[in-house]
Amino acid sequence: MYDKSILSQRVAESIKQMILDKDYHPGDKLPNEIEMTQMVNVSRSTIREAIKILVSTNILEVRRGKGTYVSDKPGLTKDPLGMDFINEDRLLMDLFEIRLLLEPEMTKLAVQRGRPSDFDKIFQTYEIVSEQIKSGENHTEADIAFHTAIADASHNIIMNRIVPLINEGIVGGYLKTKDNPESAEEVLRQHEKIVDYIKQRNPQKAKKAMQDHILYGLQGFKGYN
Amino acid sequence: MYDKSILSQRVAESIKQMILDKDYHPGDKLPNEIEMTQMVNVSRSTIREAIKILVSTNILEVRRGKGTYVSDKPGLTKDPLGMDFINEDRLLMDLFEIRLLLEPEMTKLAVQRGRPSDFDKIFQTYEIVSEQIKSGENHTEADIAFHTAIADASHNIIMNRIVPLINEGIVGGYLKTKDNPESAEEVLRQHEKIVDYIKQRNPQKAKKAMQDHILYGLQGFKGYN
DNA sequence: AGGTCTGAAAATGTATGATAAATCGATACT
DNA sequence: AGTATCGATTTATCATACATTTTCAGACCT
Repeated sequence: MYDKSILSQRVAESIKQMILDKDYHPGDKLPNEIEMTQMVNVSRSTIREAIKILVSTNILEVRRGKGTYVSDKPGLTKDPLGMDFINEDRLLMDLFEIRLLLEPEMTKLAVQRGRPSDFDKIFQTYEIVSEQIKSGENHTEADIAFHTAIADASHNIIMNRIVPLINEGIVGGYLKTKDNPESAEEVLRQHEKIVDYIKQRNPQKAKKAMQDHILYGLQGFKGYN
Repeated sequence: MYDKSILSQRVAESIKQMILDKDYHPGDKLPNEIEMTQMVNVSRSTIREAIKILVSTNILEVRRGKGTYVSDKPGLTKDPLGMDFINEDRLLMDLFEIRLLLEPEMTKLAVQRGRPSDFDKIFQTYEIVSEQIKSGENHTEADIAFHTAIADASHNIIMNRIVPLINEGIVGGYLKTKDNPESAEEVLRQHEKIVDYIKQRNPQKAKKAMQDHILYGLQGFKGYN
């Protein structure tokens, strides 16, 4: 996840792995904490901290006096067949669902409420992304900065928090950013469009451009599977 | 958060409260774990579990060997112009803005994707809210449970995380829930409408009903100021 | 003076063992 | 048959000790 030098986080990883390997299904009961300490050979405190981490990411749920169970909440496929533990594709779909709701409207607000310094930041990050795309570099990070700059410009404090959350972290942090085979030139064009409409202070068209941009990403992702 | 009978969760709440009361700001350092045990009068394990909860919701961050800090990820306004602390009314407006984007669509998805058990949960929480409203009790908590149940039914793992965040929480813990003077009977009617459309498995109308519900809340809040 | 090393201080991380509280089923009693 | 109690299982909490990381002041060397 993040810092692998912290034992409880490593243990959290190996519990996830164990769930995969030993073919646990949502709803199944895990060994109790004592048994786990022996299996992984760490103290109970560490096991419990690891479990807390997995609970906070919806992977496990704990019922006092009963045991620890694999969560049957979403994110875990209940497919009798596929059963791939956390279905990353599904998670990505969910992500697009949210972004499609938030980011276009946010772009509109950015145009309406942004200040000069906000726009500067947007243009600036836009340039970086463009260069990286042209030179064929990996531009995920810069792309996040671009979207975040727009979110900031919306001056909605909540959006400010949510957008980075869904872009970077990915809400809990266990979704690896996935390369969807988007056409670099197309993305470039779409970004340019967004920036242009922002420069023109046209909220509606900027919103639409952002919507198209996200839809394109969604489309590419869906087609990929 | 959910089950108040679990001490560490209650402690998490009181830490949040302490942050509010003692006027901690993002980036500030909290008392160390030992001191906190004395302040709250619980063991260090419990303090640590409480902190873990707040870390997982981005309210705190822990730096080993240094201390525990109020997260600075949230958008505390870094306005060049004064505006040092957050205007709560403004924050509530922002909150409604987001809810208006997310929750109606989420309700639609809930109808489309929910399972029987999800619907049961929704109806169940609905009943609780109704009774509390009728008897004149404070129904904020039950109301949150109601909205959360709908969010859960949408089976979008991201929404699952965001909706509780914005409903309970106060997005980082800075916003005290504020009573807006909504008409109890009107809210009752609106909830009934939402539930009815869910029962009828009518996603569009359910979505619309939720939208009206939130708009009503927004309206009441705006009129209040 | 200036850099480097060392070691204490402060804080979180981990280990260990004991006790409390919740859950559930079995057993005994009415 | 019901129900009340007890015991086994398991998580929750407490208490204490030790480990590891981070920081920084002060000794030490050049």
